[in-house]
Amino acid sequence: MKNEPTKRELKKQELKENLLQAAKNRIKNNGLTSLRARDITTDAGCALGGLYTAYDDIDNLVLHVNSITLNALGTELKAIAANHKEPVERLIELARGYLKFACDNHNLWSALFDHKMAEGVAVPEWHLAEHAMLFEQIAMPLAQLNPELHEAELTTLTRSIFAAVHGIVSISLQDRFIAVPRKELDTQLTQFVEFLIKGFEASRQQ
Amino acid sequence: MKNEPTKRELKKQELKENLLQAAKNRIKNNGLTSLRARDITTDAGCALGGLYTAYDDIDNLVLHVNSITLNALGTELKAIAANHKEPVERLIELARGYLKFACDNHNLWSALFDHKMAEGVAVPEWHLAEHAMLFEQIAMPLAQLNPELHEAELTTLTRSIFAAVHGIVSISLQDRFIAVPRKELDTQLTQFVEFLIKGFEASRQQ
DNA sequence: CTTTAATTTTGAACATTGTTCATTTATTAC
DNA sequence: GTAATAAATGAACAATGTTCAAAATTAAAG
Repeated sequence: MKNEPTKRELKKQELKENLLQAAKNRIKNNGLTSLRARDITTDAGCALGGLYTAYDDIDNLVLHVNSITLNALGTELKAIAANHKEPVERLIELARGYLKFACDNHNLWSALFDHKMAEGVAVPEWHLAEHAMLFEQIAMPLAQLNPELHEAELTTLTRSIFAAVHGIVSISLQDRFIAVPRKELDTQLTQFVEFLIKGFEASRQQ
Repeated sequence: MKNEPTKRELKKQELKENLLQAAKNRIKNNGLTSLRARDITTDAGCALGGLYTAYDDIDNLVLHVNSITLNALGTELKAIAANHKEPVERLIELARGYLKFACDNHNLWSALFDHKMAEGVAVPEWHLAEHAMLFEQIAMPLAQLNPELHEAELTTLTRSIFAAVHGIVSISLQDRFIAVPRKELDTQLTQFVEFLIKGFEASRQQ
């Protein structure tokens, strides 16, 4: 016996959704740093205070936008995994897919890592769990590539590879360093992952 | 015929230095995000407006703090290079040195990459140039390892290796992901760089 | 359908910031 | 010693996230 959603509950849900989409679009178009409570509520068609009846604060709202982004990224990576069964090829394509996603969704992707919780506040469990998806996609082909890897080794190797690929994509998209043309970057990243896997295999069979 | 520095110039220099040290200590102890103009000027012993007679704005002051940090990092890396002549060993020790610096100077090091210029304002030339030092330290042993590398290949490989090592250090020190004990991280990073070099050599001599 | 109670929405007010600028103070030049 | 110049001051301003008493809306009761 589930209760019918009341008119109040429907409106509340609608408000949350409007705010979420407004925040997402603002971040997408103008980046996280210029996100303003007043802009969001204007776009969402509610009063300034409305934001605080739907979400704890702006940080919390950004967390929900990041959740959407992370799930979109997950969907793309899973599709790539499904299309490339051979482990080495899959690892390379996952890296390329990560680069593509970061380029195509620059501001949303940056918000994923630029956003900092307030002093002393931890990232909530449910959002940490969403990050795990990234690692799973990498761990699967790695385990296939070397079934004798211990759980602990697999975990650390997975994180290292993710971090390395993320680092390359991240540095290349920052204006602190000289920008590299997208096409060239793609080639370099592919080559880099190939090196990495070769090095990994070489040190295994010795 | 150089002019004696006047009393005015001396005081101005002293003020700049006091503000710089105050900002540096604040960042070191509390991180970039809680840096406040009022705190800095109180610590430096001047009025709020004084900050704006010495520096354009807070961004500019942070840039100068980052410059100090970058030079401190440079000094450590150069010392490491001087103590390890063998190229593979040197690359590994540089990576370990980078990790050590990031751990020992967490907040100052984070500020190096967390700090964003205002919308549309570019990072000044003089500060971009300081970043080049990081790359030089990596490029030298790489060139020694393979003298036939073309300039362009050397540049891209250098940046990839820096970015990868930076990524691993960076991800490991974020609270978004599960923290890894320092000692373990050191081992993993070493192993990772070894893989990378092995992979690089393997694909060269084929 | 009215009336009352509960809930949500509102936006003015507040607190905290970075930055500016007229005024005051200190330094230099004559 | 006095006038000109430069620097330091801190009150005032603008931009921002957040709160909360009042108004508006929705649900429940009669």
